[in-house]
Amino acid sequence: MPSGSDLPTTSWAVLGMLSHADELSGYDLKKWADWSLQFFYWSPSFSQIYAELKRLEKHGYATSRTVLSEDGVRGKRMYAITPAGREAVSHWVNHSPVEAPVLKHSVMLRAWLGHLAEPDRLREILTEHIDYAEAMRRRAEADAEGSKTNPDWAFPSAVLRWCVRHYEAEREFAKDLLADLDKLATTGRNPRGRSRSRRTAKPRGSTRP
Amino acid sequence: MPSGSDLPTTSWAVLGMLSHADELSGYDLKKWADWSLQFFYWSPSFSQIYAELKRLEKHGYATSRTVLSEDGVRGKRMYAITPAGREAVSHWVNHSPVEAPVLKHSVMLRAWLGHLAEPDRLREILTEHIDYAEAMRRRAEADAEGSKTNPDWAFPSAVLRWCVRHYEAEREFAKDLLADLDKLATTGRNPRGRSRSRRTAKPRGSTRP
DNA sequence: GTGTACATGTAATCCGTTACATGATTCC
DNA sequence: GGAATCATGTAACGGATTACATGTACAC
Repeated sequence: MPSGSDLPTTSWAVLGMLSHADELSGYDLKKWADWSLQFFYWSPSFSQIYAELKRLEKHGYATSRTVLSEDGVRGKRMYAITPAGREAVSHWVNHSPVEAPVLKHSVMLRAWLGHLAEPDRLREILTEHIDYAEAMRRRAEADAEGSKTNPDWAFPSAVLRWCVRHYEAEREFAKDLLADLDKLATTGRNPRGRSRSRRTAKPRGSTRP
Repeated sequence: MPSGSDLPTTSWAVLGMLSHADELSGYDLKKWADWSLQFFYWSPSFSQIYAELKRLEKHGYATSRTVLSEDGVRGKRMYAITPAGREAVSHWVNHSPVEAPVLKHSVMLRAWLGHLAEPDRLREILTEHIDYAEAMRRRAEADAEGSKTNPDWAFPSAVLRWCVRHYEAEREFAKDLLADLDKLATTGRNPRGRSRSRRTAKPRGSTRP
């Protein structure tokens, strides 16, 4: 049947979530992604999760069954990983080329364009980012706390601890950058209008994608 | 004329690069993105850069002229930001909603699925990631060094210092995670086959996208 | 009775990549 | 003579999002 492990990473992430549980609905998966995957990968939208689940089922990596509530009216579809699915995702973990981590940090992009920013606004953006990092750290910490007892969650738990430190560092570095920029504003103080010593950007070698 | 600041972030990143220089070709931009944007945002492909440049020109945010070599044969197209472009990208920096930073860390995803990994392979993946982070740190450091003298590059320089610390931390945390996992392997040692105490994943609240 | 959470999907759209095509120049 | 770099683009594809559509259950 369907062969090759050429699915997008998102599919493996979803299948990986299924490998941690017995049975989950699309809705469950989204909610769970929001408090686990979210910290180090990203949380796909509802619509994509439903689409991924269909694809996984088509590949034979997951099965689903309709569960009815007592009254037998509304149904929901619960998904479970199959042995083939477990094997496939294991194969992906162990044998597929590891993609470079992707970082799209729009806050840093704005700081990089600081010469175009109103100083107060830039400070505000960084302050909000510091709060964001702190909130993320707290959430990760709470989740790490919740999973640390169960030995079945050893790996997620270890990654969660990584996340806690990551967001801690994120906050610290942003604070220091903010301080740096404040120093810049008080020291150099270019009155107005960019100095005309602008040289043409001269990229130096090192083309490592 | 084209109005509104509803362009994808990538467009602003490209226009932002133009705001740092006088004139750049698409090729220049790609090369430069590889050693600057790359560290905190990502480097778009050639084809996208060319497409973005056309779009920016269509919006009146950039102009281009064809530059011929001495022999007058091969031409290349050099792009420059316009006043309207400078204003537009400033407006984006100061007034558009700041998107949450995006992190897609496929190494952590694999670690999170460590129960499916061959321990040696997982260790290898992490080791390679440590080397990757070290290489990125070194590149960022070299670039920070190169830009620290010129006051025109104060903001990019500050961001570059942020990057150096970021990749330093990345390396450190990965090393510690590796140590954690090694401890895990020697301590708990589940002989084979997952323990059947698997509980259904019970997501807890906190839906913060 | 009104809002929030549960629950699942379709359609349109677009962002971005890879693969492909082309050709000059420079270095070894 | 051949590889690497400069230089620009097109076409096909697919990944992912937003907006829309729909309906139940439950708490206040």
